[in-house]
Amino acid sequence: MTVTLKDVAERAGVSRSAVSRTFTPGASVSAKTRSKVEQAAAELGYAPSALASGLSTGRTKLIGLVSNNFRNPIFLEVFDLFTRAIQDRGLRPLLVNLSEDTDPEAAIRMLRQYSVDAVIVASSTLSAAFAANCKAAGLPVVHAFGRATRYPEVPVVGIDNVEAGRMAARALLARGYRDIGFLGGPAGATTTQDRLAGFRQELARHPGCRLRESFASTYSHDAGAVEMSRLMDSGPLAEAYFCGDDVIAIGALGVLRKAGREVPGDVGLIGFNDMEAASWDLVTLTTIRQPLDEIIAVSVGQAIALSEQPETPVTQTLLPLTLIERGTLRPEM
Amino acid sequence: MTVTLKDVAERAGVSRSAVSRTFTPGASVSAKTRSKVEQAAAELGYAPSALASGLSTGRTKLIGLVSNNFRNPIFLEVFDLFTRAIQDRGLRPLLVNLSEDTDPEAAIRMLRQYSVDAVIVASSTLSAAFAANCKAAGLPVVHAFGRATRYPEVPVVGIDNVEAGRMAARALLARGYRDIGFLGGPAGATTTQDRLAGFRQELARHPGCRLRESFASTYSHDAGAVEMSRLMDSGPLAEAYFCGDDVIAIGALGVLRKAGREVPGDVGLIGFNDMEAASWDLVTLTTIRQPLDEIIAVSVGQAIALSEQPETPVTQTLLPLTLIERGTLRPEM
DNA sequence: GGGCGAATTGCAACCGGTTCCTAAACCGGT
DNA sequence: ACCGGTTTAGGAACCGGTTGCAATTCGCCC
Repeated sequence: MTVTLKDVAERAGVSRSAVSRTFTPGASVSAKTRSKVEQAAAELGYAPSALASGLSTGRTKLIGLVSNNFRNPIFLEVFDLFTRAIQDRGLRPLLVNLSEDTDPEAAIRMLRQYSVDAVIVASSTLSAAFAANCKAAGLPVVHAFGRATRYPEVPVVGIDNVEAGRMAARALLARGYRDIGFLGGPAGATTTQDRLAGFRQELARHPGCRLRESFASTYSHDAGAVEMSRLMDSGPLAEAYFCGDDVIAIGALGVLRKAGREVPGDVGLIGFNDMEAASWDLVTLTTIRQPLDEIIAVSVGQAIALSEQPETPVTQTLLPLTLIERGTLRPEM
Repeated sequence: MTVTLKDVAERAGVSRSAVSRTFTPGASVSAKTRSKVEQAAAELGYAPSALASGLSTGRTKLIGLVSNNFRNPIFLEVFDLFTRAIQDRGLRPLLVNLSEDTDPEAAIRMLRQYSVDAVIVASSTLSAAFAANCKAAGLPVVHAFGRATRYPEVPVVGIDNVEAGRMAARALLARGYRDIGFLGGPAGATTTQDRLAGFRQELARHPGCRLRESFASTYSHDAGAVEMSRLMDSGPLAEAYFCGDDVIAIGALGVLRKAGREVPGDVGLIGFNDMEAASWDLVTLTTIRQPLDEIIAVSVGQAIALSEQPETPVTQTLLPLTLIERGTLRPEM
């Protein structure tokens, strides 16, 4: 059923190598053979086997796309952009869902078995060790949405979360908030820690400020709602909260509105990510946008570079954030 | 760098075939050789190449997962469930983003090149021709969220959209609505047409009813918002609307609330899909749930069956819908 | 027409497994 | 120790390409 090199070669009356060469860009074939081969190939509906070619060349044009974040709405956009970017470069994404109950080591073994050209880890909550293990296993890897470190093992493309914390603090201060809450994501997440560090830093420069800290158990709507409920039950609220991400913020917002609190009248809220729902009329969340498209473009570019040139030096790319002003913070004073 | 069969064979002091057999379930190897091989393999960190094995066996354990729906929030859940289901069965998803500007034929060629074991098309808006073309190209295929037809070419797993229309109509009628609107998805989509057909059918059984029909240009928040704005600008609204899906409904809901209309006080709204955001406190959308997990489990099961037994007869599986009552319809009378 | 270097071509080995087939090792029984 | 019937092991061909190398062909000039 499948048409092979040999079939085309016989039909075109040339050798198998000749056929292979006409399909290998930059190989030496005469115009005459090329056209004979191309015609035969077209007649037979020949498409070279990526498996066989991967086997002999060592490059499969497969990119392992690993994430553990299949429930956060922001990842819809992330997957869309990643798959497009990868496809546009002539590669294909082999998707790995690294949810709680799957073994990271097994995933790495699998990626090696399929000899993917490179791995892109797309997650801010996956430990840096995973990417490092990929590298140790000989897989070129880049960590998108990863954490910048002083001595990085693998290339990281993302944002400066400490700066994100500062930016949020500045936004709140500029709008006259002084009794301020940090409603972060999971306390153990590096994103949470970094943003909190930046947030504290900036508030510390304003003596009269009060900072209260609390954490949602996961980056999810319900965790945000639960934590905001808890805060409401345990005394007066702060004037405004910097939330771990948009989906946490939306959870908090829902609880506040349901309890009859006005946002931004009674309480201010600022999120993080600028996911699509943040701009819904029902939501209109003020937030900090991370440049997804750039992060992804750079990640894919680096993954490719690394797969072609394994000795490419490890770099970190931190891209700029933007404050997106909508309706959950009072206007600047 | 990569450890091969040969390396393991030499180290274990056996033939390459012996090694291959210890890694092939159900092959005949003595306990003694097996343990020698396993030890050697462990010492060397050997993992058999999926490429090579795919090349000789013809099965790659790759499943092509094709969709054109990377922006609808419901697909986050869909991708999560699909990737898990596929991985749990020992296969891996090769993701194909079939967005507007990508060539379907190229995608099929690509899937053949990688000799995927089967293709799952996950989309209600992708033409049935795509799946049919896969089949014609010799790829086992199942169409998840596809449309049931009288003489199906490929297996379809999904829901009965005509029944969905009826169900929505019954829900509205039962709550006393008589002046009723259909705010569908794109007019050309089969889902829209089928649901409208069922909707009409059921309303036709209630003589005193008025039905108005309109369509959002895409299954998206903004299209829903735009269409609802248009309706508001062009005269009095119906008492309640059946929306093309949840995201359209949420767009419409946002516009209504912004305009000061009460939902469900002034206007009722019912969506479709039961995506996660439908249950957010800010939204609490009454909707019709399609059983994603079952659709996906069945789809994956069929894809596997088909890949192992290509002559499996073509079946259609339509799974039951559930009305999820939240807060955008007045109570049943 | 002969000679020369460059462009093409085909052969054959190889990528890393799988599997058919035959030969060897093994088993219990006598 | 020998026999007959199973297992098990190894050799070799094959899956469908790629590529180094040597041989051939080509174009061009004298």
